[in-house]
Amino acid sequence: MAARGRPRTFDPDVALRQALDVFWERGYEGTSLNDLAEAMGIATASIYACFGSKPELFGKVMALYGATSGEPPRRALREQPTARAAIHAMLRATADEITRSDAPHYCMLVLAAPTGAIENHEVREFLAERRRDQFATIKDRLARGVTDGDLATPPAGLDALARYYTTVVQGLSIQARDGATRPELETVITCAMAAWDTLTSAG
Amino acid sequence: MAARGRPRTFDPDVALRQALDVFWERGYEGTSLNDLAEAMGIATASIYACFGSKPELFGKVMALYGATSGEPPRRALREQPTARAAIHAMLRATADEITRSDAPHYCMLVLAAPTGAIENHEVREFLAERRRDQFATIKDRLARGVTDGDLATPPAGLDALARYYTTVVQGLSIQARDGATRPELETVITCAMAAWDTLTSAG
DNA sequence: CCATTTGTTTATCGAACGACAAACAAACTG
DNA sequence: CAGTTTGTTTGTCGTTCGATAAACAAATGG
Repeated sequence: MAARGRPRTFDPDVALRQALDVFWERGYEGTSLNDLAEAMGIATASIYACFGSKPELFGKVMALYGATSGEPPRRALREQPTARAAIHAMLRATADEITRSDAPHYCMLVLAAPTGAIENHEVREFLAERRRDQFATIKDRLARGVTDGDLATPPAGLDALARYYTTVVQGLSIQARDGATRPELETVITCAMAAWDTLTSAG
Repeated sequence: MAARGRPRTFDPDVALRQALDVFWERGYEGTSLNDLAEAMGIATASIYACFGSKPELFGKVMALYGATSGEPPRRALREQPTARAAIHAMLRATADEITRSDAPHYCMLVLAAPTGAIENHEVREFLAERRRDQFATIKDRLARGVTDGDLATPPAGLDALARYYTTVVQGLSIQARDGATRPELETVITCAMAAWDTLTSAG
């Protein structure tokens, strides 16, 4: 039951991964179709045939990114038994991901396109929406802690606590981008977690 | 003692300010010389004559940015009587600046060029170096607190504390960029300051 | 084998990019 | 005034941008 016409000479999964690496290193606007074609080992026309336009390709790349690099922090939130352990493990998993020696030292979701030309507004908003999802996921995990009984409703509000740890997690990307090492990020995480007890006990 | 040749028809200070507004909104790579010429009301050749190449112009723009938008947070660090008050006031001054209704909702130093094409590597490193200066300034202020006697040497280390608050201040830009309001940033700051007492008392 | 279907290569499109040279304009000095 | 100096405008340089059309290649079904 092979396909009808001429079969592909490249593996779309492999090519997408190669496109991811380029977008990750250079950001959305900093990556040209020539850059992509070279890294993927195919012509730009084949990119259009298989993945669509540049923003469409980027959307598929981000889906792959979320499913791979995004998974460890998400799993930490999901699998840790308490809200506190979940937040702590999420921060550490993020620090691990953004200091890997085989990838750029930052989160692509945060730094691939925070600003840029007017014509790429949609791409920026696409990423912004995913970052707001990130905040919502953290907030949901805190709410689960309240339900589970391991977290008293914080005086500052769940929203405040969630936004605070979202801010830290996103700030870590700037730090790593600028050369902070994994141990240095660990000290930041330790400081950020020092606020936990104060924030989650009645004031 | 007027200048010798034909006098300028535009005010370089005004033009630089207009260039700043464009770079701020669209980032370094997202801004073309056509965009700049239009906003500055002069031809691209006049830009080259008065300000040099695109990266040179951007350097002058960032100097202006540092002297204007960068000043309130720096002044907060300088003028507040204690290290704690200084950090708190710096965070608030930053939040004020990045939620002004007459400017983009983020710090240009953080988001104008975190990633991009290989040929603009120097511009990115220029900004990264200034962000490392930001960290150093915060650390120096904490050290002054120790000297002044209002801050005991923190168990986690001055470096850790300084990097932590730098991470928060930089993370705030992502939050504001994605739509967080001034009151929402205030809740983040409150959470971040909640760590202070724990971090600065003997553990 | 032939017609069809699909993928790849090659060439190219119009527009925009950063950068500048040459021509023109307006002030000065003597 | 003439001559010099400096600023601005106009035009254009070679390159690259994202995006396709047309030509060529390799598999299928009948």
